[in-house]
Amino acid sequence: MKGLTPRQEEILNLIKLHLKKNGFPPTRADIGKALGFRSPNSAEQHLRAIEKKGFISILSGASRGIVLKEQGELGIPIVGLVSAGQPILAEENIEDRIEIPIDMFSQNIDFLLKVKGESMNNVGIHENDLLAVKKVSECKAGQIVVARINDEVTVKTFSMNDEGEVVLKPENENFNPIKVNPNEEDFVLEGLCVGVIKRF
Amino acid sequence: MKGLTPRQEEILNLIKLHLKKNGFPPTRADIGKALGFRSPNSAEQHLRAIEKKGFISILSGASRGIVLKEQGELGIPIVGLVSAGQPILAEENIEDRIEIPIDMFSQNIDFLLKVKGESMNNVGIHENDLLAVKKVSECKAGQIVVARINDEVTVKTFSMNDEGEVVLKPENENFNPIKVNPNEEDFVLEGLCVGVIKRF
DNA sequence: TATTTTACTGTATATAATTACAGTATTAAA
DNA sequence: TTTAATACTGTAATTATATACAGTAAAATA
Repeated sequence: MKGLTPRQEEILNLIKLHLKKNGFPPTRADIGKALGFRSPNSAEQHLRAIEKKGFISILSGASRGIVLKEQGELGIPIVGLVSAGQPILAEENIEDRIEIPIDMFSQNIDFLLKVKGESMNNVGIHENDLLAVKKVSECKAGQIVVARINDEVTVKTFSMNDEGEVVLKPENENFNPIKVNPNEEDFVLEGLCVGVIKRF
Repeated sequence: MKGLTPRQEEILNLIKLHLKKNGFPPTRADIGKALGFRSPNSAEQHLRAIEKKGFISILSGASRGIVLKEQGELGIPIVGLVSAGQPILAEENIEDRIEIPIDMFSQNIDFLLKVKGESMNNVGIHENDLLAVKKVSECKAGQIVVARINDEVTVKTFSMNDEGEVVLKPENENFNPIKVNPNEEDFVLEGLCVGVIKRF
């Protein structure tokens, strides 16, 4: 992504300003008028150049179809089924993104995991709930965690036993606790559950 | 500034969503397509009505010239204990406010109610959870509702029996259903539960 | 009951807006 | 030094879009 020329930057700023002032992007003619062009094509060519450099995208056919390509403000990813062998936040696992206010949960969250299965029903976590997860490297007994055992992602209550094994307890009498020896099996702590969102 | 009809609200939400997803407002045709209209004029007329009620302004001649009118960005109120004799959204009941993205739940919510008691444990609603509530005047059997009986606020699953009584079923075997004859007792439907937020 | 509001269909048209094509001139890069 | 990129003018065609006009029908309101 190369840098913009001063003129191109001027035009990009104009687009941002127009967006802020009016709530929608300018037309070629709007840009031309603001900068004194006598031809809408001047603006068109600039837009093409700016798009080529990756700062905007132009939706062909749509009026005012100029989209700013600002990174960052994407929102919190909603992670669906996690493909085997993939990191949890791999693009292919992300179903959607949603903006979450920073003060919504006690801690800043990194992603929302769509719950599969019934193993945590007793604490009010059901299939398709969205689990608000913060990435952590450590956790305490009794906390609900997202973990990966031998490449399978699961949500359980964390603890450790006297033999130094990780014990993952389901909160549902129909399921049995899982014991993992981190030295023998693949165990990754993906994150700590700091909240749940249910949508009816 | 009068209130919008449900349909008009739907259209206003669509505009906000389009704005958020695409970065610019929809055309009449876009709205029509999303809602199944066969005529762009259907959208036009709705927009006029919504403008008349003060929620948007339409810039004539400009494509996609729909501007959202600033509405008090206070956030969604979190309602704690409801004082007897007070409307649920009375200022004294409001513990806090939080910003909720419009697309977070399936419907626009009016307030968040802090849950008291264990009566809905089986559907994953526990003490101190935040219930996302939309004000409604009607509801269907099986829906979880917020109701007020003789000035007491409660959350239960709604239905009606053959005698025309309202039946409010708790989702916990330790509690008994409540039957209310709306003609004899004071029954107010405060809202429909469209989601839950848990904070650990 | 009469009237207004809501919620649409359907057609047509003027205009808003994109975008292709054909140029000119200057500056930066290969 | 040839080429590509920058920065424009000018015209024209096509498509996108707003919007007027003419209706229908049901529900809410006066």
